[in-house]
Amino acid sequence: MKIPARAKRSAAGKVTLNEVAEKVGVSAITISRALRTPEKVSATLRQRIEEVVEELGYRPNQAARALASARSNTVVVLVPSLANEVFVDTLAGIYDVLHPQGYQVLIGNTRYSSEEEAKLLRAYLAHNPDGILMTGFEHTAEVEAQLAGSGCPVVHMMELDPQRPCVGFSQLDCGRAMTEYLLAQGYRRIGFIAAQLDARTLKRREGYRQVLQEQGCYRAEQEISVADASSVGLGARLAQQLLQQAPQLDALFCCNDDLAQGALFFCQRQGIAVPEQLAIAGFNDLAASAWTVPSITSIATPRYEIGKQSAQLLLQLLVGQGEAQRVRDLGFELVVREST
Amino acid sequence: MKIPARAKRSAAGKVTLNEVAEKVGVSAITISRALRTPEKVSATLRQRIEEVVEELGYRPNQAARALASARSNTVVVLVPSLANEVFVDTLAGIYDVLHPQGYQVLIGNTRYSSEEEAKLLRAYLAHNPDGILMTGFEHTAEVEAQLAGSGCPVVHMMELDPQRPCVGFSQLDCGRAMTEYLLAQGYRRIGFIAAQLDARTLKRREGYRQVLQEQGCYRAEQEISVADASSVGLGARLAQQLLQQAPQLDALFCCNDDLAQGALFFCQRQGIAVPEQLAIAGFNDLAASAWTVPSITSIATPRYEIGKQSAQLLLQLLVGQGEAQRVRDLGFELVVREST
DNA sequence: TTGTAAGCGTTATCAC
DNA sequence: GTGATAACGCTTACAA
Repeated sequence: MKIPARAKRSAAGKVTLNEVAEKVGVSAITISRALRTPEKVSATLRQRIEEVVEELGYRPNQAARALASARSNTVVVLVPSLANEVFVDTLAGIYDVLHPQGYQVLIGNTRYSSEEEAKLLRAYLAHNPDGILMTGFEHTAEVEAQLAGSGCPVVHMMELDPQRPCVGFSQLDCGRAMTEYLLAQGYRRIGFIAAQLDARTLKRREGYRQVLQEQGCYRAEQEISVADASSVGLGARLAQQLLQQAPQLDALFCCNDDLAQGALFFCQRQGIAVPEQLAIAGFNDLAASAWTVPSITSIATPRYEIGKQSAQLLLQLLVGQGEAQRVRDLGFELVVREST
Repeated sequence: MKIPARAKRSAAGKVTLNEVAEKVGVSAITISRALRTPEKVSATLRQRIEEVVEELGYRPNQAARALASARSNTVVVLVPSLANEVFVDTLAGIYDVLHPQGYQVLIGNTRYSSEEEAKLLRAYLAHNPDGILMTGFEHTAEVEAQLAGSGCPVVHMMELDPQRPCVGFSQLDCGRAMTEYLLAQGYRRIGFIAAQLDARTLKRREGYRQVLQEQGCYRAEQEISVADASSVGLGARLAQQLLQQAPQLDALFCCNDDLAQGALFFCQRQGIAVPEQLAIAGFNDLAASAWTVPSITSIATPRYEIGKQSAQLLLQLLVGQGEAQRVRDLGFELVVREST
């Protein structure tokens, strides 16, 4: 006589589909259906099942589900930092789209490191994600190979490339736009400070350089770039350093708002009037920039929307909607405030 | 004649253990062993296996692994916000401990909502996490029940409770300490502004009230609490509002540094001298507070260390180290700066 | 509408 | 040190 081994409860007291099925008096697959496609189960049975599920406190086992269906309902998102408002906002947009659709979001924080990125991707790929959201386009060959071999759609965020699915804006144009605006305001000796030096920062710097070179105002000593993490404190230090090596500056374009805030605080401390003696402009329009005194001119970037649309684009690629617009330029907005 | 179905490759071109086994000419379990417990496999075989694994690009399937072993190597972390430096730092500490140990970290952002917390926990529990890290102790009955029923260890972060595993500090004492410090500086009409109103904020407020009441200086109109999300802008607005209803204030204790920064910016704009006319103190010692002009007195909280030690404590509970110190008070530090 | 059978890729258990 | 076998809990494909 064979005893049905399945009737026993597993270790952690977890309730299984079979236990629910047994109690209801139907087969496991029917319970499975009632949970995933309720419309395919008769109303009475469905109600009975719901009761028992509730009563037993049944929770589907994701691992089993993923293994059986070869779908994990998981999307991997790799961002370079969580300490940066920009990516936190982007993540919020991603969540707001993917969670309602039943997707888990696996966040990977690469800390601006290619190695870390490769390591994280390797680890996360073991979870067979349904899709991947990457920040930018600059990745190691290994990462590119992993992405290609993953067999799942990838959407790149923050930048634009006609060849690949992406949602972002032109970082180069941002750098150009702010520099052109400063020139239009009459500033001529426009300095630049940059940190992090990720691909996007470099593109903004390129925009700055292009415009100044076109106007014949570019001077290498009016610019400082360091690889350190961007921060308010660093902004203060870089402003000090740059003003020492180029005291004649009349404006300062900072590659990120936290640098701009730091530069502003440095000026306050030194008694340098902003914008009268030195105009200050930032980038990203972080929340605090609207409240400093003076408030800081910046470029507002649509990061929440980038998160949202990246996720939406990914969903479309997932269901194979070939018509989906695969490259989405969300633009940016120059926000003029008191500091310029 | 039976054809071994296993020899075929699965959909996404994923390499399986069996394929590696076939190529090496051993059984699957041996490959599995070579990967997880190399010392239990002969050196020569192990080397051969490593080669083939590399050659085929084999990656273990986490879902199968979790299903077979009933261990997911996953830890769930629930934090109320990612927009708050505090929790980002905490997460960094958690990662730094858990990643090297091979654990995945599933981040849940509850957005300060009990409902959201319950929903996230429900979803994440389906992944059979090995452990859970929660923020604070105030959870709905449903969440408590889920935690209890999860069968896995739970560590609470940020606060202290002798009854449960936790790593944090006394929020009440923080509120007391700052208020006592302000009194010691000679301030008597000490206002308080609070946002968010989560359990920890309320405890700090309680500390503020206790001390002022003990000194007979407590005045209800010197305090404003709103449930809105904490932000620099809100700090400016609340400072304005409070100064209107209590113009005689000589000091202002803000329940969070972003509020304090906002209050400071408001004063700058209004020409209120800080600290001469109004002293300002914050909480959490966010990075920017050291750089504003004047710099802001605050309380530095050991959030990175809390993340680290919470993760470490969880690991100890996981291996059943009964001797682990289950309640860890990491304290806090008053950081005196120019604003007081 | 419901059920049967087979298998997803791995690991636990117990032999050899 | 290595292997055969049976799970793990669920879903797919096909039947009834």
